[in-house]
Amino acid sequence: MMDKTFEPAAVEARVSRAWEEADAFAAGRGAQAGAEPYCIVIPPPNVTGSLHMGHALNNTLQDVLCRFERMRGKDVLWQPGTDHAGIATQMVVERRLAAENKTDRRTMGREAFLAEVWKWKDESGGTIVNQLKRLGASCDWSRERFTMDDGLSQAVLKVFVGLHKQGLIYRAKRLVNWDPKFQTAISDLEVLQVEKIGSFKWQRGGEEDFDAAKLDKVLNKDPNGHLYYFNYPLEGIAYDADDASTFITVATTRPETMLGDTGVAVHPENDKLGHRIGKNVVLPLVGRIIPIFGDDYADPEKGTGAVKITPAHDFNDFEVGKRHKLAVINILDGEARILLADNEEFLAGSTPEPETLALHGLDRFAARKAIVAMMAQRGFLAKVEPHANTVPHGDRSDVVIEPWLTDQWYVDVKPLANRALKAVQDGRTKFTPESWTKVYYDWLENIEPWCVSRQLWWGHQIPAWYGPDGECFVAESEAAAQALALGHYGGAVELTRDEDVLDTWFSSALWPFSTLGWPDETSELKRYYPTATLVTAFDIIFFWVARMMMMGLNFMDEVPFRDVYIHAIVRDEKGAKMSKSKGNVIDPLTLIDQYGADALRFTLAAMAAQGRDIKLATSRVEGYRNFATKIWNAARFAELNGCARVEGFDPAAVKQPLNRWILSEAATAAEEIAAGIPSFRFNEAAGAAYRFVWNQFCDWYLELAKPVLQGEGVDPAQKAETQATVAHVIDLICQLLHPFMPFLTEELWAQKAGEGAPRKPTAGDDALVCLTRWPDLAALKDAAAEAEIGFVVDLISDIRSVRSEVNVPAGTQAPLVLVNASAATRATIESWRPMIERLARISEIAFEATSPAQSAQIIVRGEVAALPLAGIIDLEVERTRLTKEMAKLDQDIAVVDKKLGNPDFMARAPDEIVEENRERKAAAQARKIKIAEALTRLS
RNA sequence: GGGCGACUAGCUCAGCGGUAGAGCACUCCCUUCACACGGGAGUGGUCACAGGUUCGAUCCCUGUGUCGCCCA
Repeated sequence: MMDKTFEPAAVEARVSRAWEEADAFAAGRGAQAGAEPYCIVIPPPNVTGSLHMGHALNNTLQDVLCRFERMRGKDVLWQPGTDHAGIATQMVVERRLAAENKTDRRTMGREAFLAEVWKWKDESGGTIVNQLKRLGASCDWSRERFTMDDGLSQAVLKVFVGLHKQGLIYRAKRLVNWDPKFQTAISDLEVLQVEKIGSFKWQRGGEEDFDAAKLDKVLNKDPNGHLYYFNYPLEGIAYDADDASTFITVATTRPETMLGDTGVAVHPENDKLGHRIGKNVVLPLVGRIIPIFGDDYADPEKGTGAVKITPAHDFNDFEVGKRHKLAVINILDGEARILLADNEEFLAGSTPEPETLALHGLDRFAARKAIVAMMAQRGFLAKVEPHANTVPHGDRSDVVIEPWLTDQWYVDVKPLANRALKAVQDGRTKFTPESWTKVYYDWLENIEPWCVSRQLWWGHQIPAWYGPDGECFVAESEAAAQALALGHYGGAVELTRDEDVLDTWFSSALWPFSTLGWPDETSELKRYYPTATLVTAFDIIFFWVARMMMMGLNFMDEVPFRDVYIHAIVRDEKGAKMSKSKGNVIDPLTLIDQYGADALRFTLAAMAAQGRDIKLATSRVEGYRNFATKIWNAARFAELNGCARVEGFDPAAVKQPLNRWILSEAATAAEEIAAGIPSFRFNEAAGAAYRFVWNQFCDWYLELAKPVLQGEGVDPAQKAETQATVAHVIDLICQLLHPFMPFLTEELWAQKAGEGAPRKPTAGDDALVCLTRWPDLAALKDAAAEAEIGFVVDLISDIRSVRSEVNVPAGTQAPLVLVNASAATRATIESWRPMIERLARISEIAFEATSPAQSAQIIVRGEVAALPLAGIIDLEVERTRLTKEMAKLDQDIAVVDKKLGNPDFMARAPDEIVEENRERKAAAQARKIKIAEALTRLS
């Protein structure tokens, strides 16, 4: 006997084991001979990660695709793995070292630290993989890869050296986005612009004196969001704060950078300030003499029209400085502290005050406050005002990023981007929804060089070695670099390897071919590349999708995937992005524990409509948990009613309309599901499955079958056919629903394996439903059965409605009279008598020429039925009901008449629409006549 | 500032040129022998607003508003 409810926890564990033991998801399992390959590479989650809702959605959709294509007989490989997440992992391990009171990273040294990282990875790196398994992900786990694996590392070396040979990788000294917390460069993409606006306001000559403590208090909350106006005195003139001819005012959002100012720019056509061009100013606090020059970067409308230029600490200023050959003076160290002592660039040509030199070592934001105070004290501060400005933040560190001058490695992505662009324009790779194509284009069209070096230890160390004079040799190994050096120097020299590692995304960009074995020419690479579909969220189109396209085209000469399906972001039920700080995170594991993996998966699939975010309400998950239970109980009903498979059962040879009907509906559902999944309309596929199982199979088929299954004196042949059909349809449901609810369906498939005759082979491996072949049911469609069952369903529904409306007590058995029924209807009613009686609570059915007095009347598909219920029904209510319907019909007719009476409509509307309206009118009129009769009889 | 998207029942969402749908919630009825994680019946919507195109607009176009995201 089956349990009364479906218990996911126990079932999921058992089913997972069964899959594992059967090696069910090995590449190519279940494929038919000569099968088409179908490969998905998983978006590799961080090895530090744990499953969040985004992963749950992403992997559910991939799993639905993979399970479906596997059942369709394709040669499926779902390639799993994780990436090494340079910064995140290094952080986790450093934290762990601190927690265990071990020596810190720098003390223990690189080699020992990396050993610690690997140790951590072996112990805790598999969390998310196990969580994906709990979700039911049918990856080929035997092929799991990690971006730091030997093979993938080999691929990284080869690509780096290859790009270098192509002239697409180079080392350059430029401003980079520097993360002072992690002390590494990061790429543009890892920088988030955050808008800040302050509240402090002060003006020289105003009512209040400048209050440094007050500003400090504001800046302690947030150091950003103000614009500061500084007077820079002109060289050779005595500074007078009240005499504008003695200075030029510049505005800045980052006062501390003034220590590195090397010029002041004014727009050449600036009427007010143009005459200052060519003069010099004396930089306050520093004493450096710097020029005022003309450059149209200075917007006359913005700020004061004059802008201070700090080439070492601002991307725009860097470019301006290059144009005007300004000195580049770095005044910050790697942790964004003021760097003045022994700073030759800073000290050259300046006469700093002692108080200025004392700023050395101060954090940038402390220095900001100090400098504003010092400027105010010396009468150089003109104004402070709140100012909305966008401040760059590190996406992982969440600290303010500093543009900082360093040597870094860059990939010249422009030529690669052009190919990636073209591949989508040509349709070799297609985005779904299509609107993301534009986002992809925009980014690639405006792409900037990619900074790929990171000042970290955990990652792929850059394969570049330096000779004693700094000459750089890029090679796949030290030996190869030595060979190059030998050629260069004419003798052996000592080489030192570049300390830096590569951006994690560099290795992720190779994922679609590196995981398949590249650079070796493996059979998997040949078979599965290009992969079929990439499933991901929009936020990594730039980070990952575009880069995979570039690398794939460059090294494989072919796109990495044919389809890119971009799915939604999962938000909380109010539409806010889930985040730890907001505390609105819903943990998918919790939902799995509460409702089962199948319920969660079904929810996500059902809500995965294209082009919209998913606002997840747990009530939906609960609803689909109930759905799982419903299926479970339908199967239990089958068991209790002897519905077992029958030897030689042929669904196409089934006789009874009811059985033919449910098979026909199964065919429709199978068709809808099979149409929805490969076109990424997951919600439609899930909806079709849901409606079929619940609203058709459970609500109507099983209910209508009950008299046959449970009644007395039923024709044994009929009963046997129905039992066999029930068993057969439950098997079909297991198959149709399997991509969405793999655990439940696998469990049912197993439980039902022993009931009755063995299953008719499906051309797959039928021991597990996941390896069966997707059913082809097209031949079972039966319009006649649909018409007949449709009439019965409508009749019962209408009787129930009218009973309820005229307040017939639920327990009352009422007689039913068919008025003037056609022979066909009569026959149908006769053959459905027990079902109608049972489901509509009818005591007896009679056929009369006219409607009995004092009855409630319904019209079903043109046939009139009456419930003669004198004394039971409330005649007044019935009269109101009929009158209301009459009014509704009149209204409908009026609407249709208006159309039919419109010559334009008649002339221009398509024939079938005109016909439809005519029919609607005729039907309404026919119905009206019958209702009028009923009303007359009531009065 | 530029771009994208959303706005449909109380809530979460489908739909999309031909008289509006689901799930949840709500109301009423039913512990009928698969299932109360159930069954039955209902209530509920000028499809954000204003113009336009069309025989016909929730759907297409143009504005406006609100919200969200991306880029500068």
